[in-house]
Amino acid sequence: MAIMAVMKPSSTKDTNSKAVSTRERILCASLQLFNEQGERNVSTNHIAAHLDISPGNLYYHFKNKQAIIYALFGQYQKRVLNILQVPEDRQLQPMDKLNYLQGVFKGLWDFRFLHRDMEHLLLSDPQLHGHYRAFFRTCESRVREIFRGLGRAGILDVTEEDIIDLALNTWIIVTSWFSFLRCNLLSDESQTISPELLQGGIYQVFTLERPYLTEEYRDVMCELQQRYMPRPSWLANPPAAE
Amino acid sequence: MAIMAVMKPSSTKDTNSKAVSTRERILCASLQLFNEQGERNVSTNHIAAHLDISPGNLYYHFKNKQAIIYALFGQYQKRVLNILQVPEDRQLQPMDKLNYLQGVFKGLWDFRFLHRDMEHLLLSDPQLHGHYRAFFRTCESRVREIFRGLGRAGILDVTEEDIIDLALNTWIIVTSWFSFLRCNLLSDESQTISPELLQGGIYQVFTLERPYLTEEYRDVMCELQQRYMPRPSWLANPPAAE
DNA sequence: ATTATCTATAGATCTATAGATAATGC
DNA sequence: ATTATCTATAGATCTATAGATAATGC
Repeated sequence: MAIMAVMKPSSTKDTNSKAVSTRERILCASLQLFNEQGERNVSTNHIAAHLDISPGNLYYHFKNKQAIIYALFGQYQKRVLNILQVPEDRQLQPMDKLNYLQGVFKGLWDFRFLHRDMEHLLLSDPQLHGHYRAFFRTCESRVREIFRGLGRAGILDVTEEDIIDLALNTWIIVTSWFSFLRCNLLSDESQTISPELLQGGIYQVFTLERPYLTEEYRDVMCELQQRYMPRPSWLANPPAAE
Repeated sequence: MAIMAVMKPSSTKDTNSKAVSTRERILCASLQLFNEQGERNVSTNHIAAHLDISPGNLYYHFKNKQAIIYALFGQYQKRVLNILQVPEDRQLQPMDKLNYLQGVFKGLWDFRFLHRDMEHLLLSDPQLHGHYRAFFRTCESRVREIFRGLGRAGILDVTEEDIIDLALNTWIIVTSWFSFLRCNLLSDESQTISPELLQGGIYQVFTLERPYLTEEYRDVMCELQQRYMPRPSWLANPPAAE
């Protein structure tokens, strides 16, 4: 501990002068504004104004808005890949599945602007698009690895083909859940999406693998799943007539 | 036939003067440009320029861009609801499932700009948002009805709970498939999404219900599904290293 | 000397409207 | 008379840069 205290101050050059560098503040404010209002509705002017700095200053730290987004995506990616790891020293347990999902959904929440405008972001920044594709492939293979682990642990009874399909379906449901909520479930204008509502996504992902649960674990897993069944108010409403 | 020929000219007042009214041309051009470039990248100026009319003229026919989108959504909705109907005079057959999917995916393709920017469109137009939510509920109940029909026909072995979950998962995969393709699968900048690539979505949707197929129909349905397995080039690529 | 920040501004759009003019339908 | 169309333009942004000024680190 003492050693760290001595070493830390000199390890970086920015951390001394101010608690938080302007660059960091820009990233942080951008993330917040993007999440709240959507990337499309937030200009570099807005970000600068929100921070009480000049637009020129912002452009000193970032070449343009894309550069900010690129940096934020890096944070997001790092966080997700950190979560999606299969422990090497033990078998997977039912709770692991839950932890993966909770971690990932938390990440999705904290960077929720990303998937909202993902297509536009990627199509207008080839470099980001390339990174994202690689990120997807890595995630896909990690998720497959997790499903294989659940198979080895005797929780799921799946073939390799099932695993491939399950992994892809999981990816799509997870990354689309937010968009789904915002488009279809906000029952009136005022209602906003809470992290809790988001957890309904966990329930939904569980439904994908339910048919593959082994006899032995079916009850445990279903019980786990039920905890996340929000069936929020929206499901009570009868479908609207055409 | 003779009767129709006599009646048609007087049935509407626009169809006489010109083959296509300016209003129609605006809708058509907007759809095309939105699909090709994304709604976000197409301004009312672009639309007017593309049609060789003045911006003023466009605003004479539509209050603003939202009004154009609103009209286009109406077309899309009508088309989808037209497809999602369970025949009352007979049991569902395996091919029905395929027809539903093909019809819906064709609709998604023809209006592909919609789901690309859906969140923004809905959040900036409360009236459209309300319509869309109602549309979702109707679709959801129709899709459940289809699954029930497949159950009655002995093709699926499902509980009511399974049906609810299957319907929602189907909705999400179907409506997100495009976004998924554009974000993750376009392997280089030049490659563009073809209607064929889209059909891979049909395969993916089939995977959702595979575990619920009855012994009797499993082989037939799996054979059907295989026709749509594109496993396009992208799956051949090994996952990128981190 | 280098790094950080500000002011001011050019240039490019976009949306939406006002007001004039042409075309059409009785 | 009514409907359709055009020209021209106001007003609001936004992005990105140039150039001046302040702060910091040796």
